[in-house]
Amino acid sequence: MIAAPKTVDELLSRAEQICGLSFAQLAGHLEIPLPLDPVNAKGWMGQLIENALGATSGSRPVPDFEALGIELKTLPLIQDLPKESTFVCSTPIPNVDKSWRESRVYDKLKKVLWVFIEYDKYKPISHRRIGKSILWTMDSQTEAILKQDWEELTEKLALGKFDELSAHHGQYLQIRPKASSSQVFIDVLDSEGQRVKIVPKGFYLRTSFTKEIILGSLNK
Amino acid sequence: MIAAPKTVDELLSRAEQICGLSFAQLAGHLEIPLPLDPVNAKGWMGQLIENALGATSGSRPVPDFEALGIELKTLPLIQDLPKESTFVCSTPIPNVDKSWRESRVYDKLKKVLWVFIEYDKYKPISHRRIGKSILWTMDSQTEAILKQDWEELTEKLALGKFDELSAHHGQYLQIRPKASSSQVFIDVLDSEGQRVKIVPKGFYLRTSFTKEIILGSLNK
DNA sequence: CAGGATCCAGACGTGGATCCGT
DNA sequence: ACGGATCCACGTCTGGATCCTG
Repeated sequence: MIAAPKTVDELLSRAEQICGLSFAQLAGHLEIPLPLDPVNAKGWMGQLIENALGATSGSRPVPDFEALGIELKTLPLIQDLPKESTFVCSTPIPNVDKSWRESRVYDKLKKVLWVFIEYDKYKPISHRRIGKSILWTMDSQTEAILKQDWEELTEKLALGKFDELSAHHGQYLQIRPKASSSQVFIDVLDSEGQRVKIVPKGFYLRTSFTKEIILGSLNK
Repeated sequence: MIAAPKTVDELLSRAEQICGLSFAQLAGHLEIPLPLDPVNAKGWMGQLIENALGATSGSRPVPDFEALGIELKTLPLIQDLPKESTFVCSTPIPNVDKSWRESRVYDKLKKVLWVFIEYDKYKPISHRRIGKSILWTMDSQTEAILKQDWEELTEKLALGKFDELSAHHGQYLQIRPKASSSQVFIDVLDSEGQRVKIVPKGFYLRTSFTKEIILGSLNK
């Protein structure tokens, strides 16, 4: 167990230390076994890096580095561009986040340490490498768009318009299923106050969003 | 997996069928392995009998036989008298049960199938036997006392008077710790609205109460 | 001997994400 | 290419209770 970093510098220093390592090397240091099958290890790389950097939050809805207010996100890259959308957090149901600045989404995204990792479907996890890290702070233009997305999506949630909640909405932020399978349901109240069953949902960042972060980081 | 009984008669018939069996016999029928160490199998007998009779509720706060409104309780006896207090349910915190008749305690106790089981510390679980069962319905005198106990205890809970919440209160019903250890805490608001940590608690029936049920059953 | 402490199982929710079929 | 589907870990909570020590 690695202690939480006390300062931002300490966190960034740790991130530099793991840059360039293969997952086999890092897992060896931490004495954590490598997974056999990538399909059954979807979150493994993210959790390994959490361990390596001393993230503490476990499964609580707070930033990974609570004292520093910094969230950790790994970002798989193919040829220096993000491959996938990025999960942000579950949608609170019933909706309890009152405003954008008080929302889980804002809390998770206001300051993020993005750790780039190599993605190659045909390379075993052990041989993939950890890349650079950048500490990113949400700027005001980005915030304006995320806020607008969040408010639009949150309104549909609050009003119980679950029919209209598909992944098609939102410029940067979208809502998609977040469950073990499409057979998992939770009970919620729909727009007419009736109990209905829906699949649990989560907020995700579109790939176009993280692509801009990558491009922005090149200018520094 | 045994289906839920559709009628009270079906339930009572099943209870008669397992009466007299040893736990080794019943576990064998159900193809469930016997526990090695009694200390690590505190709830095992109760859950085995749930399986045998077709209880369905899992860990939800509803009666074991939901459709019949009947709760199942095993009661360990030493020489025909109950050995221990009986767990009823966790205390809802913050308190959401508004009245006695709407409370979890009432819901769990209004109708109970008590299944007596043999307790003998020096006999391996495999050789202990399942005893008779009685279907018990709360009568009005009993309800009056339980209601008074519940209201007294619930008021202390609602007011946040956790200092005064010991197992010393209540004639039939008492409050005791209900957690993995005394090191487990939850956050609650005390009588002055301050966040404090307490060990989770549960409602229990005193042994004197179940003793009266046993004695009452002899008169029939 | 009873009040406080403890033990196991299973459902559930959140967080870590990537898979994969159209 | 991306919207919908899926996979693992783990902490928490509730329900099943009995243990154990002063």
